[in-house]
Amino acid sequence: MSQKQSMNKLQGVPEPTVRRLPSYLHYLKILKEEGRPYVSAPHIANDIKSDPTQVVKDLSYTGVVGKTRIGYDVEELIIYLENFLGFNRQNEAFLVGAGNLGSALIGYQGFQDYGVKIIAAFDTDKNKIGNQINGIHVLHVDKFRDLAQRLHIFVGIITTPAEAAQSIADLMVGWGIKAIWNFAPVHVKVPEDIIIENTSLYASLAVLLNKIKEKEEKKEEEK
Amino acid sequence: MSQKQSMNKLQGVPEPTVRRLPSYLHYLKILKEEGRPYVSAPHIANDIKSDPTQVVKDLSYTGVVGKTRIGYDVEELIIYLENFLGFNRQNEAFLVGAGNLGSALIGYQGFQDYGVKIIAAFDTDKNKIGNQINGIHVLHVDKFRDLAQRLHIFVGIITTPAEAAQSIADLMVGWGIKAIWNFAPVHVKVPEDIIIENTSLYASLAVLLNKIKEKEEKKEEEK
DNA sequence: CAGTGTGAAGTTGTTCACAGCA
DNA sequence: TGCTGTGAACAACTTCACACTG
Repeated sequence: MSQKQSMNKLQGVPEPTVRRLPSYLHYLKILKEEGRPYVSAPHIANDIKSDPTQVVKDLSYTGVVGKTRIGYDVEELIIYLENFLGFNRQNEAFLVGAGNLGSALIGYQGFQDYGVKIIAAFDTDKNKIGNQINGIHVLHVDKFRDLAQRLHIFVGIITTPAEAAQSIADLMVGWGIKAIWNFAPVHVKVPEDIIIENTSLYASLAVLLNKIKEKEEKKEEEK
Repeated sequence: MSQKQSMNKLQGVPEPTVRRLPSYLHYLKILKEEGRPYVSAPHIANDIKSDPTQVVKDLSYTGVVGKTRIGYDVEELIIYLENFLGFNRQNEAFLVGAGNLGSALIGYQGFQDYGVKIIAAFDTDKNKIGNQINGIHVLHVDKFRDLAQRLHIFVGIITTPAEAAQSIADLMVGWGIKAIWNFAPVHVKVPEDIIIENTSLYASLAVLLNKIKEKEEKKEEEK
């Protein structure tokens, strides 16, 4: 058996698992505030509408070890989750597109506590430039180049309209950004070695509408 | 073989497919603007960084039929996609939580064109009440009850802080909302028959950070 | 026993292989 | 030949079954 390097399952945590972990974390923080010392997987599963085994498997990726008959130590589990998710790392990021969505992200319960610190925002709209959002300055995109180089910023967030997304992505790649979180509803093209995560609200919307539709069709059928 | 009712694959379009369809749609709209009459699946796959067969399978769910050697009629395909996704339906929605994220949604390239029309927004913050966002009035949550009943609103959108989400969900369910789009990073509990779609930005963030981490580990390994 | 942890079975989604067509 | 369309092979994820523990 290949000795796993320490507790690292390096190579491949299932993406669905990664997506679920933050909701466990959030839930656990509530338990912690309530002063609950331990929690079991079945209990989590019940509250979060998941499956007990699923929870056990998901949590095992973080390396945490549970106590049989009792469950997991809440505080310990929080630490393992934060550590695993990288929420205690502070990646510094630039955000381009200081509209509502950009402002929402800047203010969203403070991503600072969740591994990403937005250092500055950029836009081309003169009305926005010079403003501050939640203490973050909005600068002209022209200044991006200089600052990205100088500060060695690693993460870029795109919250521009779709039309601008590709050229902003190019700009980011050109000035050293290695990972892009794209909220514009287009698939931007970037070189192989750049990490890109596309988050389109339309995808979620489509799922919602599809659920509505399927339910209507089921009702139709029963009739 | 059970005769499928008309062209409807009622029962189960894979969710990943549903999530991908909007990005095809967006892409096709660009092609349409460029005046392109036809497009093939391999061509779409290339631009959108997907697999040709995947595209063919995904599109087939909409019921569209392609022309061999040529591909799909762009305009026709758009119609099939919009129809399938329900983007031409106009579900009326109430949004609760008129902060940045709520404002972002109200303005987000106009969901009006994408199947959901936000009719009114609600909040408890006196500074926000009475304002308009993109032409949408912000009202006190107390008025929710009356209006939801009167207007028979079907869809509710939650963009409140996590703490408020559950009570708002309860309010929505109590006053006839049948489908909830929840952006608060908690899993709200609703009765069986209520449709709920949770969209947490933290899930996407976790995926991004995890990709960064995996890449670092791979680099470490190579060394 | 009630819970963790894990290998095995089952299910869902993706990719491959190829038939049919113009 | 280059494409659609589909059934079959494969891979990923989830659920089940059960050995193990205090």
